[in-house]
Parts: sequence; C-alpha cells; structure tokens
Amino acid sequence: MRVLFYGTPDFALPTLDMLLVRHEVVGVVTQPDRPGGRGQRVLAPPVKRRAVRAGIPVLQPVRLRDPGWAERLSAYRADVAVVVAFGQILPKPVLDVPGRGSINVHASLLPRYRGAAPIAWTIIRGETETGITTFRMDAGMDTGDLLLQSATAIGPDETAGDLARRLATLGADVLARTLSQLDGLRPTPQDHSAATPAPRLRKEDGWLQLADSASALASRVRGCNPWPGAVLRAPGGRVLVWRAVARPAAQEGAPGTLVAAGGELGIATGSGVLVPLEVQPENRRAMTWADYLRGARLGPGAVVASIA
RNA sequence: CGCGGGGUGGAGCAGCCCGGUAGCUCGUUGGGCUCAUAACCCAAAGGUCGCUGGUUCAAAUCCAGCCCCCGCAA
Repeated sequence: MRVLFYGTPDFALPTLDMLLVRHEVVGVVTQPDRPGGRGQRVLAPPVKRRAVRAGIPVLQPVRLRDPGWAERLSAYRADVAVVVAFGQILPKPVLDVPGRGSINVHASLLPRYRGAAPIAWTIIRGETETGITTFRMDAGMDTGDLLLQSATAIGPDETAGDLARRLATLGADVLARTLSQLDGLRPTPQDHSAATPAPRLRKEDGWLQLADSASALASRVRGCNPWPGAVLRAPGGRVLVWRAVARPAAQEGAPGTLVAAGGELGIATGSGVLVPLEVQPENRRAMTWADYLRGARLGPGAVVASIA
C-alpha cells in the first residue's frame, strides 16, 4: 500500500521501519525542527532523520490546520495514512485525504487513557496491564472506531521509558497486522463512557506530594521516568527521584521525615514509607540513595518536602 | 551568543571567597571482639585535587584557555 506516515519521536520509529520494509512510504509528515536541548541547538525529530536517510520526502507543517495542507498532501496519492505519536491534531480534511482513511497507533487499551501521554499515565495510575490499540481516526481525540488491540502486562518495576520501548515495538507489530487484515476488520465504536484522559505531562505532574501514599508515589516515580522526573525539595536543593519502592510503615513520622524502614532509610508519606533507590541531586549525576544521603549528610529525622 | 551548577584516594561530599600539613562519611585490606550481624573496636593501603598555561617564595585555592558532566529552560 502507498502509506503517508505521520510521527515525530523515537516511539514512532519501529512502526516507520516496519512500513519501510513492508509497504511503500510515499511521504513522512513530522514536526518542524525546533531549538532544544542545552544551548538552544536546532534538532530534527528522530522520524525526520530516519526518513531522510531512507530517501523519503519529508513535510514539516507548523500547523496542519492552515489551509492548503489537505490539497498538498493529496498529491502523494496515499492509500492510507498511519499516525504514531505525531504531536498535532489532524483536522478532518487532512484525515480524509487517503482513500482508505487514517489509522492511529495508540499506546493504551482504548477507550482508557486517551491523549498525548497514555504510557506515563497508565503507570502513574498503577495499572498492571496496558497495550496497543489501532483505530480509525476521527475528528476527536482518540475517539475513533477500534480496529485491533493487543495487551501486555506491565512489570512491577517498569518505567515509562521501559514501557515505551516495548510498546513501540508492539505497535509496529499490531499495525502490520491491522494493515494486512484491513479489508476484513470490522471497526468497533468505543465505549465512550469508559474513557479516561491522559493529557500531555506537565512539569508539575512530577512533583511528589508526600501526603500521598507511598505506593502511589512509587507509581508516579516510575511513570515520570524518564520525563519529567519525580522531584522533591531536600535541604540541599531539588532532588530527582528516578527509582523508588514503597514499604509498609515501619515507623511513625510526619510526611517527609526520614525514617528507618527495615535496614534502610526511607521517607515517611501519608501512608507507608517511600524508599528511593536512585536519585539525582540538582547539578549532579544520578546516584544511589545511600550515596546521596552520605554526601548530603542526611540521617533519620531529616526532612524533605514537596516542591509545592 | 538562552540561564545556571559541577569535576578533590574506589563512592558520595567538605576545603576554594581570606593561597602555606589532603579533611569527613563510607568502601577496601589486615587484626580484634561477638553465638551472630550492613554491628562495634584497632590499624593500614589508596589522591597527577579534569587538562594546559600564567601569577607567586608557595596554587585544590587566584587568572586565562580547553575538555567532560549535570540542572533549568525548550
């Protein structure tokens, strides 16, 4: 099939690679190069770099809603459009460009976790299962009729980054099956009453609220790794918590107080004790919790706090 | 020219402003103690203080350039 591909970050690469091998990718649409990283360098999105290397035409619209795009995209005479983590909403006229419609690869079991950050929110909410959904796109946010789903268990220590890598591969697989079975699949309307939101993460979503339970905090730590990072305010400044586990409360303490939990030192929370495993003080590289405590000279009774 | 922090034995840090003996908490090794222990006691090994140059009687410390790491912001 002649495929028009929409995607931007690393997550979209396994699917793009699959399409390059099994179909004819006639064009790639991705976000514009933007200044980023330390020092304001202009960086091309991963999908663009891959497409350029493959010799595929690349389009980088600032706003697909701007007039003229539907017509311009029609010129590629694509049979179908595949959208994976593109980062812009596709207006109806653009969705309708390919003769066989536009298909999205979404990293959740829709209708749950609709939106830009399904993987992170799935983990933050403590889910133990997630998956990939392919569906026919409509004008809403992840509201179209379902094509195929494939579920996978979430590991107890799996971070959003870990899970994203796995789902990226699974997504390529599910999309391959979706396209090969396209004629036989019967699109199924979603149960909209069961929908839950998964909006783009904000910096503040990583601020650990120590009045929460330790298990909720541990889930948030996993879901915010590698972005935006779960953060606390410690006596020496901000500290990012990259990995942590929840323990039963072994000792009393106001939320934020460092207390013994078994043979280790943890942070008292609203319920239970959060024991960080790997942390990163501001301006330092990541280190073990024990190393951090040693260098920061913190012991039982010291207090950390929420950012806000 | 986006803002800012950092590089000190194996680890995490202090010392730097106000140049002059290499410090702290651990780890490691040896010994002791204990029924026992990530316990405790004693001892030891281990450092070109990121690199280069400059100032100085003397530089981890002051000055210049370079390399590397990181937070913010995107």
